[in-house]
Amino acid sequence: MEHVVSAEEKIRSFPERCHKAGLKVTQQRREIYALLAASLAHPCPEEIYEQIRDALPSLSLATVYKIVDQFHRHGLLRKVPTRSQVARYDARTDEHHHLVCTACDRIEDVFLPPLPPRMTRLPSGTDFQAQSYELVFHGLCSACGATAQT
Amino acid sequence: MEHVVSAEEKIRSFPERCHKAGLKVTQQRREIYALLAASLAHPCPEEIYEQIRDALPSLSLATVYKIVDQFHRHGLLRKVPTRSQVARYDARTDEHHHLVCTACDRIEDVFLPPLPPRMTRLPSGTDFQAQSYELVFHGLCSACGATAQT
DNA sequence: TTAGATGCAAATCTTTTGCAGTGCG
DNA sequence: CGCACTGCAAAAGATTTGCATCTAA
Repeated sequence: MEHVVSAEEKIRSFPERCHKAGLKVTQQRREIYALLAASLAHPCPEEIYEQIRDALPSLSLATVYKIVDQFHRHGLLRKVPTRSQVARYDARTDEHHHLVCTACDRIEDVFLPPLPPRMTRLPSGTDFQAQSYELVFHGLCSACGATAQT
Repeated sequence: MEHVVSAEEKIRSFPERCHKAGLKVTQQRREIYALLAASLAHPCPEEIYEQIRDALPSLSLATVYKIVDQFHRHGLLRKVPTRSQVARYDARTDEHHHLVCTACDRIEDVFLPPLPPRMTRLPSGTDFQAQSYELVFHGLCSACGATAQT
């Protein structure tokens, strides 16, 4: 797990991390990574596509899918587990957790003290090699919670 | 959160819980619920459909989608957060967590001691009303772990 | 009796694939 | 220069919708 790193630092070290992963550094990849590193919104491929079209009109949605999938497989992005059909990506790869709004599908990061090992050590007899874990909270974000009041 | 309840008991009390939720008890619903209550596999709608066709050949896949969605909205089923596009359902609604295999998408239940409140109380300043939480572990199930060895 | 449930087919949404042309290293 | 990458269009996969018909309560 990486240490906390600023968005700027992640963008700066991006080419180097691509090289290590055996990936070429293209403008599409730079734009997509920079967008995700600067975002708190955990965008889906469609949203990434929409937001980069201005800067890169030739971009295709299929390319966005291919790139985020590669980034995810090489550990540059996390894919957030959700109950919805659409994929959501996060450039933060340090240990943190997610709040998922059941009303609007907004996703927020949440940072909690490290879980004690007794919480994340699987019971003996569990035949599963865990590589990572995260807490997923479901509930209402501030906007949807406020709406529900009325 | 419900107490631990056997599959048989859940199936027995199913009609009563449907009534409370304002849902009619149909054969389709009984079959789908019974399958899920007896399963450890967290099946997707397509799998539910395939496994019930024998007993109920007239069943349609669209009906499976409608029923599991209703069950989920009325709290009879949990929908497991995953990174994949397909929906996965679980009739266990008591507090437990999930192991998701990154190789074959198998999902297993895991029961851990209750998380200490300091782990699940969101940091002050977090403007989000959490209604539930669960731990999601990603890694390799026993079958895929064994394959990876070779 | 009747509101709600089902089944079917078509529509929609999300993601993947194949391939010809392009560009990074 | 070569192999990986991109864009496009078409295909595939997952889910939803509209509507006529049926059925539990």
